[in-house]
Amino acid sequence: MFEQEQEAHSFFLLLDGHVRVIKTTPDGQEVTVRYISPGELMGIAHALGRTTYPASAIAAIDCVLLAWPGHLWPKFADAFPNFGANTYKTVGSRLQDAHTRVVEMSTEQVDQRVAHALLKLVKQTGRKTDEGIMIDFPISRQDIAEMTGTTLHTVSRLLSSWEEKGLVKSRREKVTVVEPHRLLVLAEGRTGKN
Amino acid sequence: MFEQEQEAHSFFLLLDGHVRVIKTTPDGQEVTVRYISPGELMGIAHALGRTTYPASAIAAIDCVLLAWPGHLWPKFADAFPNFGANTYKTVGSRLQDAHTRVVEMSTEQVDQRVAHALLKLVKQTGRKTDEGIMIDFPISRQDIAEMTGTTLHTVSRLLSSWEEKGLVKSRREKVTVVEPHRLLVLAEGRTGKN
DNA sequence: TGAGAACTTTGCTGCAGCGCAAACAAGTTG
DNA sequence: CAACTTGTTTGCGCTGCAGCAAAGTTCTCA
Repeated sequence: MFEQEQEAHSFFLLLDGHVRVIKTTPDGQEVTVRYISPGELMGIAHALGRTTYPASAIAAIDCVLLAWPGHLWPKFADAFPNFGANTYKTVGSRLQDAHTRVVEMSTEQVDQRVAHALLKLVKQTGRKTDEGIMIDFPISRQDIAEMTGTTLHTVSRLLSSWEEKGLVKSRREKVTVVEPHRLLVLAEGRTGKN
Repeated sequence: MFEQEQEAHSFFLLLDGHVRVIKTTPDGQEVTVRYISPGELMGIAHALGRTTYPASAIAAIDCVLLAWPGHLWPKFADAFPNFGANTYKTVGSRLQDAHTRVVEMSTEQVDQRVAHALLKLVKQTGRKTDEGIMIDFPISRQDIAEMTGTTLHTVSRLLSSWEEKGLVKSRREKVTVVEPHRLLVLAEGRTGKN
């Protein structure tokens, strides 16, 4: 969709689908920064006073989106005061999210981080099914690993063990949370011991 | 100075000194989000569309600052267009910083993170001395640990070993970087092995 | 329908770094 | 200057989780 460091030629509004935003380190490792859901703006480098994209965006599933050339940004912000105001609120809440991520990465164990990540995805994109709440796009163990700073192996092990306990159900590139509440307990848990 | 979750009564401009911004987890662990240097705005919850502070601020050393009641925020932004624009640029760059932190926490080892943290502090607040560049306010091992998501013990061990190698010099609550370049190599290093 | 690609599971091994504990500075205060 | 308080160092044991390796599954495409 667009690439890190590339000239920020356009900004987008996602109408349908899901987009993964990733950052790549010099040595090739990828870190998922966030997932974009329908209705969200993306590629808003201009709002941050940048001329290049700070990250890459990849469609997690087929998407429909509107695109405008970057140079329209100031005009938009001018012509529609609410547009500007809302954008800044968006940026603000992304800053919050990022700080939350930093705190999680600093203080939580891998299992808690993965649990939090799943809950976040479920909240953001969950679709109710008769088995529980399903994450509404294909997501691999690798993807989850890149969100939580771990390896696909560890994620696989965690999901297996949670499936045994009836917390989640997963097939290839699909995850369904069966018992959000118990998963939340696990995510918050570990007060000292456990 | 102000506390997390507290009503955002004021916003501030730091004139002199250094401020540590921290987030506290429900179970009492503290994570340092960033350090504020003279000339920077702080407590700008209002710019993010919030009414409470998202974090706590503590003077790392005696400070001089200007404070305005929060309700003046919209007036300021209105009356001085540059003020508003600049603020949003600030927020944007903080978002960048936060994402960088996330990437570092996800992909780097503890020693690299500590090295990066020291370099960042040196760049932001360093003062040249005849021994190297000194971080210009009292900073304990514990503080560094809270910036990097590790323990004071590990930080202590790292600093000791770096001191042996002549990379840094440290006394109680003081750190001087003697060889920034070699430290940078260490921070970036570890391409595969080493 | 069969070969290959992509994703997942699982066992085993090793070690970075945390937790604990105890001794040791270096300031600070009466 | 003696008694504290606060920060630092260092040793040791343990463990969470990464790395490696090798099957096993599911999907896709010719």
